[in-house]
Amino acid sequence: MRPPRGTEDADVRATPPPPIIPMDTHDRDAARGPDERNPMPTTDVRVRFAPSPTGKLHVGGARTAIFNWAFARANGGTFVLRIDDTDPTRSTEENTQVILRAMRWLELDWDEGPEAGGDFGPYFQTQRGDLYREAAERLLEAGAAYPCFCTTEQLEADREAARARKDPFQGYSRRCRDLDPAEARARMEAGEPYVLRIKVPEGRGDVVVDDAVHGQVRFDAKELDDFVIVRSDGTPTYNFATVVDDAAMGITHVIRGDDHLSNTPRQVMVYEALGAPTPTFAHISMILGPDGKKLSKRHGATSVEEYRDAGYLSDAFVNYLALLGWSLDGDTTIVPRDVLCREFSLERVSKNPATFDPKKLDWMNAEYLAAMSDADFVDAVLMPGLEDAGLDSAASPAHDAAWYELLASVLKPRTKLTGDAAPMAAFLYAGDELAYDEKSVSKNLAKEGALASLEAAGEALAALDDASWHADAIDAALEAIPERLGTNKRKFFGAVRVATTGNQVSPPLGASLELLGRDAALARVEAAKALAVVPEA
RNA sequence: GGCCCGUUCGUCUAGCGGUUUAGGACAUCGCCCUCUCAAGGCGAAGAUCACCAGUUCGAAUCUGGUACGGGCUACCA
Repeated sequence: MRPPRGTEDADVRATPPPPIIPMDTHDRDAARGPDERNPMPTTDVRVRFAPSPTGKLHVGGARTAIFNWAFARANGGTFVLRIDDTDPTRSTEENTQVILRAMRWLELDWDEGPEAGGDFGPYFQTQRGDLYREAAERLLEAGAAYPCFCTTEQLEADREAARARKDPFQGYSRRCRDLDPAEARARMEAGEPYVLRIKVPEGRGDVVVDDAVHGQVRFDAKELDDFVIVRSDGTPTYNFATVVDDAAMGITHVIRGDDHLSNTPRQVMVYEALGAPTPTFAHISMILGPDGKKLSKRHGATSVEEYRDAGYLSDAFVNYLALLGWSLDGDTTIVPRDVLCREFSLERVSKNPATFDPKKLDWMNAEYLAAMSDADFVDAVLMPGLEDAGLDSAASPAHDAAWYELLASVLKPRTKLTGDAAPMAAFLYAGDELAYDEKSVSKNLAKEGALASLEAAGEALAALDDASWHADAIDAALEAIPERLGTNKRKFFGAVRVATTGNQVSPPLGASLELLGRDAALARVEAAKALAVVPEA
């Protein structure tokens, strides 16, 4: 039997002590009507993505963000973006901006957070110091936390000793746990340095984490040591700050990386000490590189913006990442955002780590490109590419809309990355300065019979007037020539292709010539005759 | 060391005790289409379901162990 998932099982939690942090800041327990997915009355879903601005937004983080976002959307919930910038040495404002930009590119709109505001702010941990201090103070007063005066050296020695006697428990020795409160208070006031540690309740028994993807995961509370919640400089540690924030923000589902699963029982201790209900957890596996190791810089592009710049579509990227560890049904691979937002569920998240496969991303991108309308392709892919190449300008386009759409229809099936499109159209913008590819010339023009091919092609094309200058007519006019010349299509069309496009690889000839225009096409055929010289043997 | 997690085609996955000769997708290979390059169509190959025990009439699916990989065990997040 599969353990129940995604439910708020009360029986796996200890009865919470009276609240220490007032939880009346929001209406968490407002009764909602039962929904189809879960017949039990549930609170409104609130999830959060909480990146640390210590670097760019990476592929793994993006996937975590996508899962949170999709889960919120699928459940009519709220998606909160919080910046966990507690590490002042590694967090930067610039990284925050980069992350926000990446989130916007991914179109993962957040309901609360930086720039969006919300009732549970501020959404930067550095601005929530008072909350942590207040929570720590309450825990201290309630006896759920205690000051520890042990020095680093002492702790080091304790650990060493535990190792030496092969003690399976190598956590904190709890030396300061039972200090006389008055004495402790006196030492604190005397200015002796101390940290605050959580007091894991005696006889707590198993901590059962009800994980929506792993099922129930059991931890023996005896394995948990009284970990530090406030450092000697007064700043909160991660396991404390996140819980204070998640509790205060009313987060109902914590969807995050697998690496936090082992930390979860510690965090549960904090929830319980705080008197806050524990959320449902969902620990998703990490993303691996092709070598089976955790995806990192040495595997190439890892930041979201690198993918944007490499020519991937946001929609395709999100679709691909969504499928890394989640599936709609096992058969469907193209899952557009709206379907993802409707169908995403934690039940279908897989437990095992996934290897990032750039090839499949490429395929996915091509699929999304192919699905675009010609007009959209022009606006989103082709024209930006032409502008970047300095060939054209959206403000004063060189051609009419129909021309661009014809070009788009021809280029679309040939582009995998957005940047592929414009270079394929460059020959249309070369005018008299067409650059011929050397190898193409030697293989197709500097050949026996090439000159005759060009002459025949030139004549046939000249016979078409402007009104009938269309791909179909052009193809029809050239179709029979090779046979008449006693040559084959490959050689004939190869010569014409290189003459007009400069390369032996090009979009289909008829369309290429239509796009080039009658005058330019004829001029190029004429000019290329000079290249149709058979080299001396 | 201790605790926790994971293990189905090369890759992402479907699978929730009999419907499975383990399905789909990417990649690979072949054929077709074809004036190049793509796209497209059709098809092939590819997984003794990590291993070993057990439960069961029956296990990829349940249980236990082993191996391998990963995480946590910090005054990092």
